[in-house]
Amino acid sequence: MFNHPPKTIHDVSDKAGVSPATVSRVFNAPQTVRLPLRERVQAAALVLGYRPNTAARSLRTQRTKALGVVLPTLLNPVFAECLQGVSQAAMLGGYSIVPITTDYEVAHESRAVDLLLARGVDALILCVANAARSKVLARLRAANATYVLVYNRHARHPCVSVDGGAAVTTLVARLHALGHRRILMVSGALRTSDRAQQRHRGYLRGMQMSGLAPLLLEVPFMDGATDRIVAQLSELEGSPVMPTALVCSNDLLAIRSVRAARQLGLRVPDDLSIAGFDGIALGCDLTPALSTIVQPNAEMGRRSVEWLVRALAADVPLNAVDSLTLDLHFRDGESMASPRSAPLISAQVLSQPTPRRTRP
Amino acid sequence: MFNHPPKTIHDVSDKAGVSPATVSRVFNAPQTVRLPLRERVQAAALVLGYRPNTAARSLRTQRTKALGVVLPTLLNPVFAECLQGVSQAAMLGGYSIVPITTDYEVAHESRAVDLLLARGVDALILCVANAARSKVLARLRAANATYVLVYNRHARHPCVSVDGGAAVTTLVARLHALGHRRILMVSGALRTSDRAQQRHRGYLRGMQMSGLAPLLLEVPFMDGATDRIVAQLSELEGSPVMPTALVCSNDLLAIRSVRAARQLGLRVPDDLSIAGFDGIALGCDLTPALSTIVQPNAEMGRRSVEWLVRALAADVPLNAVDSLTLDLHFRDGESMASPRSAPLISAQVLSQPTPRRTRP
DNA sequence: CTGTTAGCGCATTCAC
DNA sequence: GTGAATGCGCTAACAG
Repeated sequence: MFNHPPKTIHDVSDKAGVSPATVSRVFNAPQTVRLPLRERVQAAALVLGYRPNTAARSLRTQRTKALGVVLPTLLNPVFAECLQGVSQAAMLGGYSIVPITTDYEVAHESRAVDLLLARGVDALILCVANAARSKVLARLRAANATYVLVYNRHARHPCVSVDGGAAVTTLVARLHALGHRRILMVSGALRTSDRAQQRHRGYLRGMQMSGLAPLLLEVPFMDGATDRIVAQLSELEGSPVMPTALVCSNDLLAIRSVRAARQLGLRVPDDLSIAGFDGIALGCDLTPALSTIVQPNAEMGRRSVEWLVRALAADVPLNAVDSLTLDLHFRDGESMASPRSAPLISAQVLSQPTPRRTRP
Repeated sequence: MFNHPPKTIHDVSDKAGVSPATVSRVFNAPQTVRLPLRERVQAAALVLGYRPNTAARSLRTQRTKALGVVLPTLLNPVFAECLQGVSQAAMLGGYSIVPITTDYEVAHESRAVDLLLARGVDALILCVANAARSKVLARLRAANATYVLVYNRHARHPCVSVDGGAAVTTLVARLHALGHRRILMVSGALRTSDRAQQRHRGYLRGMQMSGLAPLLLEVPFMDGATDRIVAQLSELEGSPVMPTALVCSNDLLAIRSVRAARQLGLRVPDDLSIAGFDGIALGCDLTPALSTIVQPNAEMGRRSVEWLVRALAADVPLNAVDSLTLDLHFRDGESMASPRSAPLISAQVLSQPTPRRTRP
């Protein structure tokens, strides 16, 4: 119980009366050592409390059995859930993980990758602000590092992602079918994230397909978004473009939008429907429960790891054409419904009656 | 831009026309190398894109510059926030982190510690189920590993924590002052977490000091807690022990309690006050905004790292008597208020009128 | 199947 | 202030 000085492979080989090489084999390729010997070695190792030294092993094999993970933040449950998936799969695959967050700052992405590469991780999993114009990806590619993108989508990079644009298009259609005609999109800064852009494009497509006029509200995400939404909505209120439904680019914004609506005395979903994107677990516990597009966050993390581990084992590079697109699904909560005075017959764009307003 | 074969210290020394030792000095003790030489070396290193090999360095120095982090889960924002603090401070201190989650399973704690120790981390930060009866702590102590506990409190271990018990006692007093007399505590399984136990003890103390009768509702946390709360409350409803206030052991439970109340047609806080514990950021965005006891989650992480880094640098062990107790504060939200028919004069225990019940 | 040998890349004595 | 030599602990060739 007091193994102050860490034991080496030599201590074990001495105690077991074998060569260091044999001890190494017992740990790395047990079946190449005959049973009696193997057991003697294992016993000796156990008694001494021997643990192979990772640094020495890494130096020798040029592999660290570690994966670097670059994510924007853990404060957004989306990425926390993803990391959980990564963590779990990594453990199963015999890898440990070294996560770094970037706080959505492109400059931090470079530093993160530098650090991780310096750390000698065997591969990287990363979510960058914009896959198309990311310079770190170019660098990784040049250094022919093994990596996979999560959430980001790009034809020339290996990705594990979802088709958020298509899902939002479908969502708009669903809202349209419910009777909504004035549907506003609430998004974080579009330039900050290519996912936000994709979702916005999906929204535009959906609105166009339904013959509706799009309207975008861009707010500072992860900050005082609620106030901005309140301000904007109260400005629109009473006007002919006051929306009956909000499509939010992510669940955190949806939650804040619900709060904003309440502050304006609007009932959700009676006066205003609100839909989210992400499917964070907490959404189910809210009142109203969030209606949202659910991403398989943990699974994306898991699949990324599995892909990397497989490639690492086979010693082949990841190929962008093998990129995965996972399924999204809509979770029907309580924050979305037909507008209070839903038209039973197809209505003209922007011709809906303004919803009654109730102030506390 | 194409550094396929990683450069070694030799490549740099050759190119700079110096010895490998000098290159090493430039990276580890720059001031011991004269300026002209130093710059030549730095230039050579830059051109070659040289990065010191971590494994080799670790093997030589017996330090990995990595910290292991053991937390129950990242799905609870409390720990995600904490890890964010750890991550940030670690980076500033030149350390990387290797997190492992245990899903609140004691058996996983051992495995996590084993893995981390095998990985050769320089120190550990961990939150265990129960510090008093944890066997991994005994093991760490025996192996004289460097470690610090977060959230857990124990006189014989170095801890960075808060006095949750005292805070809950104060909270109960506050509720009492608001006029509440029937205050129920909602907790996850007490045996699962020593923090839950401390908070419960704080609740009991508070109730006793106010001369009130305690009542505990233990539900399966991280699971279908809402249903259990609904069932229990609906059973109590109309009875003379139906609470006017809920003290929840954590914010996630508080959120679910709000949902449960709503499902029963109870208004929060009018019919039922609900208080949380943790102060997760999301609490502010909810409606009603959560009234809760705020823990400095990120700061706890940060301080843990700073302590470890300092000790590691000085090569002295952490001392339990230097344990930190950080301040907690109450955040007044919208989920807590005086009971609908608050007694203006001090009332007898359990003599409150049953709150009217409104079903939708 | 098992032992012997060599070196992964670096930091650190010790000479100079 | 700088260079030459040594070994951290391990695994991978190669012998036997």
